[in-house]
Amino acid sequence: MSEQKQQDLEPGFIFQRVARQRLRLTDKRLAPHNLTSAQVFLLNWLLHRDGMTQKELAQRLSIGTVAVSGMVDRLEVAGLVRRGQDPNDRRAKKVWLKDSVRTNRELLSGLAKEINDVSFKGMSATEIKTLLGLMDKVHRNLVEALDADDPSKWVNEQPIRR
Amino acid sequence: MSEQKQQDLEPGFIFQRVARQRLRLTDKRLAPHNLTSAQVFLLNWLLHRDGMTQKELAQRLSIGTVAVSGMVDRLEVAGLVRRGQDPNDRRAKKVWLKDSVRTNRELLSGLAKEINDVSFKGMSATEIKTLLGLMDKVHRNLVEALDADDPSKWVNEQPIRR
DNA sequence: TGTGTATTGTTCACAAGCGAATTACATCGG
DNA sequence: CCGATGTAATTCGCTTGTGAACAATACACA
Repeated sequence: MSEQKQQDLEPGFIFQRVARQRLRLTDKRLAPHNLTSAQVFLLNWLLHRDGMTQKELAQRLSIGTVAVSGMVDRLEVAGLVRRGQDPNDRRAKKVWLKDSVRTNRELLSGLAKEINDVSFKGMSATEIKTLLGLMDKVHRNLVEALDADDPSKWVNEQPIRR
Repeated sequence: MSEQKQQDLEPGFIFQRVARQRLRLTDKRLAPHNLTSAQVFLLNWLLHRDGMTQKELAQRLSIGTVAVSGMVDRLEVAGLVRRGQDPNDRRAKKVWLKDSVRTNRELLSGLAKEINDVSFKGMSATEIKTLLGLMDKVHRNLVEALDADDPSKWVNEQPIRR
């Protein structure tokens, strides 16, 4: 029933579309576990290296510390994680996994693999490698553009909305 | 200062990263205009075809009708858009651009182009075409997987969180 | 015609992002 | 040691997205 032309008005919009679709599929798989995609991303990083500070987590997840703060709040309430003081820096807080998560390690990392398998279905290993390489290039381009923020260059028109 | 290894724990996470980075850059460019990325996506579609129903907009934007509802609310308050009845279907509402948007057509469509130029910097036309083609394949894979939702297949473990 | 089903838009409650402002602490220079 | 400056986390208020539940309308068919 979903045979629609969807002629691309804006080619770059495909990046948003794919990211959103992946989130939808992941969240659907996670619904029975009462978890969200973002939470699993965070937990997977902790499974890789436990006891990171929230700042470190934010860097790994490419989000701000504000978002991490709220997520750790909810994960703590859910009993999946606990906060601990950083002995070297009393401002910082380290985040530690609780056992309930570690015993389900395979479930969590397996889900990431499953979503990737679905995403890359019908693509050769070479194609996947090419895709990931090009995506990384795009990512580096965008990071560079954001770092070199030169407002005087791109505000060359009058604001459209007062 | 941003020389970090960021070794990829999960290759597919690059999709989220790129999408978010694009949003950040777009929002930064839009801040002086008091607009957001999502609003410009919607307005660009209306510039392409004015007077779509909210359902049609939702399909074009690959989001739910709920999200469109809220966005049109805010755009209406901002005076950028107006709602009108669909003469053929009294349930549906059509969304029409106001003149303030049409007179800034180039600004809006130009921004999309600028973000793409930044994203694809240093890449050949062939590479860009390859990337977009592979992204489209991934997108179709994910849409197919979501359409064919078979919960009995993927709930093969006990819920991790009660 | 009437009844059951499907669709459009809305509201609600929620998660997840963001920027700006704040608090508490660290660090660096004199 | 002190004061200025920088940084980690939090709170606030906002936008955007989701699913569930609902009202109004459309439609299909006995």
